Amino acid sequence: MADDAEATTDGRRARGDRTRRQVVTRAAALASISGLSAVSLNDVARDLGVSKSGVAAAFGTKEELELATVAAAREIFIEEVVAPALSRKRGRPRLRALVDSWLSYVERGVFPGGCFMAAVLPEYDTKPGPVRDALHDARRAWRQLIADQVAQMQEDGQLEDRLPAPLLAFEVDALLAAANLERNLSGDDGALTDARRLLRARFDL
Amino acid sequence: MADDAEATTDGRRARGDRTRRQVVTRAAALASISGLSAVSLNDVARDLGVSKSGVAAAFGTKEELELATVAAAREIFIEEVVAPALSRKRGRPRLRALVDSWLSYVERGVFPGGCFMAAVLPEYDTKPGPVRDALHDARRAWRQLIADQVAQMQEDGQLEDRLPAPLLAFEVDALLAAANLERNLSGDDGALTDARRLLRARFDL
DNA sequence: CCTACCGATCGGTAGG
DNA sequence: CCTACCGATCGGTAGG
Repeated sequence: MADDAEATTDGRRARGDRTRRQVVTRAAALASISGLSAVSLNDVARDLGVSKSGVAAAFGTKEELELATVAAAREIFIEEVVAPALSRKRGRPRLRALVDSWLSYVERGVFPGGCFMAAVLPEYDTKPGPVRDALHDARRAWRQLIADQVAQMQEDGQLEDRLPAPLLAFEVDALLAAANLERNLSGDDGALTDARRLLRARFDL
Repeated sequence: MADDAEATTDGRRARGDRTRRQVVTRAAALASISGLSAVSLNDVARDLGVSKSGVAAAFGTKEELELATVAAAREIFIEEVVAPALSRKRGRPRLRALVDSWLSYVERGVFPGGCFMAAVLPEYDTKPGPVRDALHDARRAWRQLIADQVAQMQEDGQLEDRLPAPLLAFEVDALLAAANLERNLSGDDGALTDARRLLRARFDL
């Protein structure tokens, strides 16, 4: 009860929430470049003009900050990539919109290091714990969303490919992740175009 | 001249080389799990029963250790994945052998964290410097090797797909990298089988 | 939210 | 190759 008590009326709770939001947004941006473990309390504190212990107090432990950062990055991803596509019809229109908004999300630098998940998943894939679990959950939801559209396309007879939808969703995600990596390495958005071309060839997008 | 002087005859040079080799082999194994930046001089020193400053003296700087580790990992990759395939005929047999040995290299745990390159590339893709350059070089050579086989298959009329060979090599590599990630996250080698199935469908492998 | 501090660890170096 | 040390930084805490 104490932890979830009603907000005090003097605004301290509101100010605390605002700080937390600023911290995790900044931490997600830094983590897309440096990785999540490498983002120190000092890094985010300095960027925001607060003290290190202010950040520490707001989250308790480094791991709690990491979990809150993953949650924030996931919300940003949903807002920037998933939400715009949900207005399109299920099946091909929605899959196309998801791919378009994903490529755009990388290209326009929503996160400075490209896709947050692509940057952080390999960092945690062999480190069991709540951070990996949270990343894995986000990945599962993303792939399920793609698989649903592929399955719909197959039902509608819009896709000749009869491979299982989850397998094809694996392929879509693989091409996007590889494009993000290649773009970061080369500094050339042409990698995104390459992925687009492959997706067009494989899925009539 | 001084740095490249002939080896002394008392064996100090030989011992130094052996130490360096042990250090980078161990560092590559650790980096496949924790990432390259997170491997400290102390970590490798403790594992090998030497002192931290012994490791430091053998490499000069942390970055030199990182570069030597990338070079060692690349040699291991060539030995475990590339070399066995070079005995096969160019084109489909060789591409199939490359894919087989790659999947086997991950499955049998040549590196405890799966594919070294897949673990470390995302860590450095937005960090300009010699380490990123070395990783990028290794990636280019790997993709070129794949592209050569694909081009040969197209020349031989063994592949209907007319997309440019470098683009198809991008796809092959993307599927393998995604399989490595999925396997690490899920702890299930089934992800490797999924990639195999997709590669069979796309490239008649 | 702050200052001030804790022990642990980092990469690197001096000196042998 | 070692011991012993350096300044810097890490996550975290005491106390306000």
